[in-house]
Amino acid sequence: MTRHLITSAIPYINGIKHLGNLVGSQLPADLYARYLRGRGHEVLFLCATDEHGTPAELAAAKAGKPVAEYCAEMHQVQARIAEGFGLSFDHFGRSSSPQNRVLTQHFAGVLADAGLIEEVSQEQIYSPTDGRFLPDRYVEGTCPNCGFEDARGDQCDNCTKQLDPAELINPRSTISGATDLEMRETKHLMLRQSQMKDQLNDWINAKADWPVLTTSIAKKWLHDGDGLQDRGITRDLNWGVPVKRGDADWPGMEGKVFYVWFDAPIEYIASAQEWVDAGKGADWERWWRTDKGADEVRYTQFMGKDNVPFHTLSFPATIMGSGEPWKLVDYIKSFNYLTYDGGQFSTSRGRGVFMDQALEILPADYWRWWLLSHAPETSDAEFTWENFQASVNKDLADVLGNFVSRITKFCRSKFGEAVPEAGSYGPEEEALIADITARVARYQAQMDAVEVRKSAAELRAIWAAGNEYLQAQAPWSVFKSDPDRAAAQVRLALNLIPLYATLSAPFIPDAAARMLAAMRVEAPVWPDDVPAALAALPPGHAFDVPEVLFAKITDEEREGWAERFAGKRD
RNA sequence: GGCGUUAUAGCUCAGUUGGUUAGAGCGAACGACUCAUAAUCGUUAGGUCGGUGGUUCGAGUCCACCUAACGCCA
Repeated sequence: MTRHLITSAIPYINGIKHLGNLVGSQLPADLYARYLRGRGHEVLFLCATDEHGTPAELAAAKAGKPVAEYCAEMHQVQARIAEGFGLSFDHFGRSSSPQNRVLTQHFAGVLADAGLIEEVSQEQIYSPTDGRFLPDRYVEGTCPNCGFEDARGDQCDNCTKQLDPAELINPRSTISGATDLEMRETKHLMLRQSQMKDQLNDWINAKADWPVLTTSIAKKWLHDGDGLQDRGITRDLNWGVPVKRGDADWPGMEGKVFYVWFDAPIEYIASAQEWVDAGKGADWERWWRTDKGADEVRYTQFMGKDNVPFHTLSFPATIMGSGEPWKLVDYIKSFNYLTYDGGQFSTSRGRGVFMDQALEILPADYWRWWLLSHAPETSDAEFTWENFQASVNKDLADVLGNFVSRITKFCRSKFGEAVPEAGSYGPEEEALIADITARVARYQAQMDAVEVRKSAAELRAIWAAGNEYLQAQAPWSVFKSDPDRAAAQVRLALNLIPLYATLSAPFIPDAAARMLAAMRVEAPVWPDDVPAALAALPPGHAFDVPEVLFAKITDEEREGWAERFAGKRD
């Protein structure tokens, strides 16, 4: 038994995430966590909300609330939706937690002691009216490239050109509208990632088993141009972790906070502390300190491809550079993007399905199954309503749901609602048991390798094997001439249901629970021994015929949803 | 402009270190069955692997160039 630490990239606080965000990190992380728990491993599965930075301040301002209050509310919203999707976090923390504040300041201190933080002076826009320096997005003005009057400090929305705030013509503060802006010299901290380039390079090169998406992005950042660049880790904001050197003040850094990318991944560690402080765990160091037992932990991270540079380079630079015995990630599973009907999901245009809306129209299992069985592992994947309807109806309703339905109802009509006792197994039954045994081994191999789509395909094949068996043996025909033989066939088929439920639980936990409840199985065990698992329901074991597990999606529903979520035209 | 990823049957995707007749699911056609959510099971028909040119006894699988989509950077 290995101990497994699993983290999902932490979703940003400003608003509800769409299905693409979900399938890119939280959902596959949950799949893996549930699988490992199911197999009896000790798992710590952590996530959190990423709360600092300019977008949070802007979103709070738009909502007319103090940013701390806004974040607290949105954290609750995201936590509730995550629960709705069955995301089984051991703790869902907050990057604005006091634990993360202390830890972030600690890392900055030890990195500075190690000579890995550099103070640099730069000119930045200052607003005397607002009494503060203005980060990119707090400055708007006329685009020097196209003349668009409402260009943002970091990018022009009209011509999409990336901008420096100092380039804007007639710049103004988005806080107060003040135009008396001036350039002032200010100091910022840079993390000297370039000093660690060789160390990071060796580390990445040793990860031959990582997804090519992960390593190719890392190598690009390592080797492109002049190689890995130093990065600023401070910003002129109020909302964030105040810049300190450990618990000491940092001269010249008054009023500044750490840039969000620096404190966000540290929250992975802080979340474990929060987990303990919330009374849910006893010892976080055995998960994170290699001198306290974490050297026996296998740590797997899940994230979308946009987060790969931070997790392959910046955060490892923080960990390695500290010189302290923190646990480094062992495996990084990264995902491409999910597109919606040929385009991008768009929050502003209401295009695509967002997590709260998804749960309004269908149970979580439908989404979990489709998203995971179509996870964008090797390239971007596309969501279409036609594909969604076809996949869900076929896989969940016809193959799995109908299997449970047909065998429980047949048994009820011929033998009553209890596992029949008569008859014994023959070569056909042995063949099925052998087939299932082989398939379960393949399923486990794919899950162990975090091959999400392939795992789903193998699971589906296991479901189909039950239908193949029934079709070939036809107990409804056999029953007419040899009821005892039919009884044995039904007994085996009924025993497939708890096996299916246990294997399927990582993908479709709610349906799996209903299957187990119907079969009156209290404590499911992972089928490490398939023949034994297929004898778990003894003759005479009473069960209930369950309600329809998965209702089919109708054409009318599909069309209505397609229209509802198409988004507004520009 | 640079870099990266992708480009395989109508659709969604597999194809380990190059090696006999390129695989799966869906969809389609045909057949079987009738226990079941008009569900299931089987059979068959569909690709020469984006294009061109190389390396090799042999390439979807390596190299070069080109094209297209997406992304990152500039």
